[in-house]
Amino acid sequence: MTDAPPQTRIQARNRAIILEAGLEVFAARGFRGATLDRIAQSAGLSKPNLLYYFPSKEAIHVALLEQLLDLWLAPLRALDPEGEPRQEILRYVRRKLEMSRAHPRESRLFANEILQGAPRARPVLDRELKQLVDEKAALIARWSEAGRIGPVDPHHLIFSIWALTQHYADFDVQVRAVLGEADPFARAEAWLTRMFEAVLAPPG
Amino acid sequence: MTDAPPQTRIQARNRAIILEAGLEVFAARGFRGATLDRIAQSAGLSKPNLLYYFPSKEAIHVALLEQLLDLWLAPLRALDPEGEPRQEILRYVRRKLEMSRAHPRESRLFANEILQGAPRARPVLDRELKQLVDEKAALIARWSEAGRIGPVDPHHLIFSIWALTQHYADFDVQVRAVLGEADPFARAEAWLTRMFEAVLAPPG
DNA sequence: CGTTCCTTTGACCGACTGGTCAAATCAAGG
DNA sequence: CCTTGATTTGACCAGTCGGTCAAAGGAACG
Repeated sequence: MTDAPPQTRIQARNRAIILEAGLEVFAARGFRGATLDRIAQSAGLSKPNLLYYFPSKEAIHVALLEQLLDLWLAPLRALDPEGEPRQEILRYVRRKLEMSRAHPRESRLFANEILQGAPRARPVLDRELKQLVDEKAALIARWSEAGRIGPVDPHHLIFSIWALTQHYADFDVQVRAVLGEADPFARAEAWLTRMFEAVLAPPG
Repeated sequence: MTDAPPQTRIQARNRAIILEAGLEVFAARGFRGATLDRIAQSAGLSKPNLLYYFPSKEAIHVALLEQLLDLWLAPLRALDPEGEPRQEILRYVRRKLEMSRAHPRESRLFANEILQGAPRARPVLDRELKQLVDEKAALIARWSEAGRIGPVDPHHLIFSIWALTQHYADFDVQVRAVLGEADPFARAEAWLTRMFEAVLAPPG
């Protein structure tokens, strides 16, 4: 986020490789469960070489978290005040679910961080995230008051979308264990669409 | 689960104390992040004393997981085939949310386990959990086919209830950061009731 | 070929962690 | 008070972890 531009081409490449490896290991084992040796192995670099590009294990984690948030909040940012309310929200749901499908490791990395009490992400939650959510919640509240969607609690509507979509990434093991099915996401999309259509239906 | 009855009164007491301490530490820091020293400290016992009552760190974790599952699945077990469908499901939602409110540490312990790929709970998921969910899903399917509730995907309805209720425990930090509010649970209950009433509304 | 700067690594270190063990303490009955 | 078995602990250990460092490659350029 704060400049420090990668100079060499090889630097940019290796940083990217390390972040990819870090994502893999942090997502699967949590911050404390991840070891530099494992990340190094996954990256195909030596441990001291990791620490040549990042000053510490924590720095890798923080870099991942920062990089993640833009991707993660993009669907919410895309909620368009000019669009048709129900279509906009349903599209947000689908985009967020697609995010869980395409980027489950990012979802689990984030879930891990929040579960541990967000020791490294708290400031971002309190500032950027809260600001963005408040803004979009206000938009949804306007839609609701105008009767263009049913009466909703905007903040909790957003929480619901997060909870439902991320569940399919974070609790993937459990979902698959219960379903015994190859890909839960196909049915998930239909179901979530059905659910939110029901809540968003305008009164009358 | 497999007998091994606590003999002495002091044994029962210390096992309970250790499990309570283990819950506290495991829930806050994950399995790998938790140390025996910390659990011992939280329990007010020495580390070798812990290992007098439990053979290993993993044994404490497994004992917690086993003890947890009964509590955790009780609300779903209570879903009554003889009851009024919508009331039954709404009561399930409320009980599950109350579980998140009253037992957030248990929720986070479980979330941690699933996030890591359920290395210790997988067998239970594949057997007991799947069986229970399939049974209750069949019940819900019957209700749906009889037109007593709207058309729903039973399995994904259950996932939705899990996702939505547990979110308030597992992502508590994030929810509070965004809301800046003291107790999210009051509004959560109203909102979840509203949501599921909408989806469950019978056709016509 | 020599210089310079970027990159890579083998060897190492102190701190921590799960777990062991022998010895000490304690409780209860005789 | 003495014995016996349950309970508790200080001291210790081997393995792992994050991180350091000096020295060794490599590449670009004159």
